[in-house]
Amino acid sequence: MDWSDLRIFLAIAREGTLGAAARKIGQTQPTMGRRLRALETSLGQTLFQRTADGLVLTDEGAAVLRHAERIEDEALALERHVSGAETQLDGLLRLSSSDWFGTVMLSPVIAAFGKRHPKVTVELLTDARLYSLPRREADLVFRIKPFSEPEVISRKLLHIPYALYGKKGSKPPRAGDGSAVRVVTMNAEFADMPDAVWLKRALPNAAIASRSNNRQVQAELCASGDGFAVLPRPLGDRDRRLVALDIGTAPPGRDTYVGYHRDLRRLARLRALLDIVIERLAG
Amino acid sequence: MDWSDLRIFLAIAREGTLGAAARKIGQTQPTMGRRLRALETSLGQTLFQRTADGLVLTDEGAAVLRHAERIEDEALALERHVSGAETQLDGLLRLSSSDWFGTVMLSPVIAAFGKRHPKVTVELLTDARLYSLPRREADLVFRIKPFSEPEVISRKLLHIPYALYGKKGSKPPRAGDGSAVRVVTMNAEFADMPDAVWLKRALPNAAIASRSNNRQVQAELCASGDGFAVLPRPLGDRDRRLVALDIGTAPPGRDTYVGYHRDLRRLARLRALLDIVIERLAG
DNA sequence: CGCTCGTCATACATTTTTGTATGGCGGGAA
DNA sequence: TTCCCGCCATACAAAAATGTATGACGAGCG
Repeated sequence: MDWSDLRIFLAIAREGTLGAAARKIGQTQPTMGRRLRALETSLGQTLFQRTADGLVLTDEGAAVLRHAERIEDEALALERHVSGAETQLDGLLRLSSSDWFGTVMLSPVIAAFGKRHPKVTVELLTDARLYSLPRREADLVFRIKPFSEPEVISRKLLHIPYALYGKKGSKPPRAGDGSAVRVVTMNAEFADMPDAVWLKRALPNAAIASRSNNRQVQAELCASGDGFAVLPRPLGDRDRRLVALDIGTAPPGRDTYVGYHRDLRRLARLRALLDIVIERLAG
Repeated sequence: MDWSDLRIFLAIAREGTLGAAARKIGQTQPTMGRRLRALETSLGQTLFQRTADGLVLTDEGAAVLRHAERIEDEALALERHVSGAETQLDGLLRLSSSDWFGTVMLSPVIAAFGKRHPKVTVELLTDARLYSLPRREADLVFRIKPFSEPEVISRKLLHIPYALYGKKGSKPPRAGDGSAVRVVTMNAEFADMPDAVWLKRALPNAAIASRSNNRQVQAELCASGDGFAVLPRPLGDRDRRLVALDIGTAPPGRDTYVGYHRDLRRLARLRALLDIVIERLAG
């Protein structure tokens, strides 16, 4: 049984003639007759008696009509649900970003998004691993490494400036030396990051007081007097215990990219979040 | 939205790949992909994410799945109901026949049919008018006049013998005379019926005691001594108050035909009744 | 009775859908 | 690293579905 034939059956049952049903559906009278015949053959029953007054339902036809009407109700409910998804968003979005970016940059954005779309749950994952968009481990990924995968749609979101920070009240160290200076820097795995490289160059004699892969830890240690640290300005500037220091040369900034899998480009909630992200961070 | 696309969507959701769904349905992988795309375009939503592991439902896809499953349930219920119609018959059948034929010949058949198919209601109409099969005034018509309409499927059911009857104990009248004889015969409109013509020829001088279009009335009058009557043997022979008389010549019998509209040839309950009719009457 | 109109059925032309064949990609095993 | 297999996407050929045009039939009206 071809489910689509049921729709034509419904039109014929309601309109009473093949021609009227055809006009209603936007097809033609012979097609109505052929598909009704196909349905009758498939079900092994005569659904209408052909009379001079048009087609009159047999008892079997009347029973099929009741089922077909319920199918139609369900199909209409499906369509309403789908079209409703454009206005009343719900579901889950998984985001992935670095720790400080998630905390400092994304949290306010997520809060604003939640006020606008309370039924959408946002899950933000900030551990260091790269979440796989093709495997659907994340829906939206924020990172400094540009996306090169062909199935990922991405864009540069914003440029993050970095600065050297010290505990409030501290004096800038002498650029090019670093003797008797302690610093807090990236862990060994990320020792080649541009800001870590810049720090080693600017204060070659500095002692490494501590290392961390977590920018917020670095900021905390710096604020506690453990040593100077290069931090993203949005992170450093929000902490009253820290002060940005000018040693005559500034560390390089970093760009941040956002990407999502192209199969999700029509996912309404994803697009809605992205709009807010761009509005708040890229603007 | 093409309802039949939902069926393909269901197969893909359950099987997880286009190829497996195609094998399940008996179509091909490209067709699966195309029709899924058509459905997604129609609904304006992405229903699956294409991953290396096959197709994974999006949240929208999961919602559509729930609706599609309910549609499938209803479609299966429809099919069960229709196929059940082959074993558990119900509904209404309208029969049309002459009065005596309905009473004497059809009543026992209808009773037997009712024992076998208690959910079918049989309506037997025995007035004199010809019920129209094309207008669905009757589903099954029994009559002596053969059917000539092209849309009617008919067959000769049986040959009914007639006989001259008198009140029990009466003597046969002299053939060819009829003086001082009273007869009960057909009404004027049916005066040209073969048995009425025969009676007038066999007893040309007989006085017409009464006329009726109803064979049972004729039998009753005859049994009451009103006069001799030509009656179908099945009717006359069952009445103990009547006796068949032999006057050296016998009245002509009549054939009875049964017909139904060809659109109803697949109506299970009609075929079931017809089977019993043929078994009981034509055998 | 003849004519008109509306109905469904049917034959042929056109369009759409489906199948076949092929290629690209990713993952797993040797 | 290479090879094999399974997966989906795409182009072209074949099959199926649909539209156009026409005819037969029945009902209603003048």
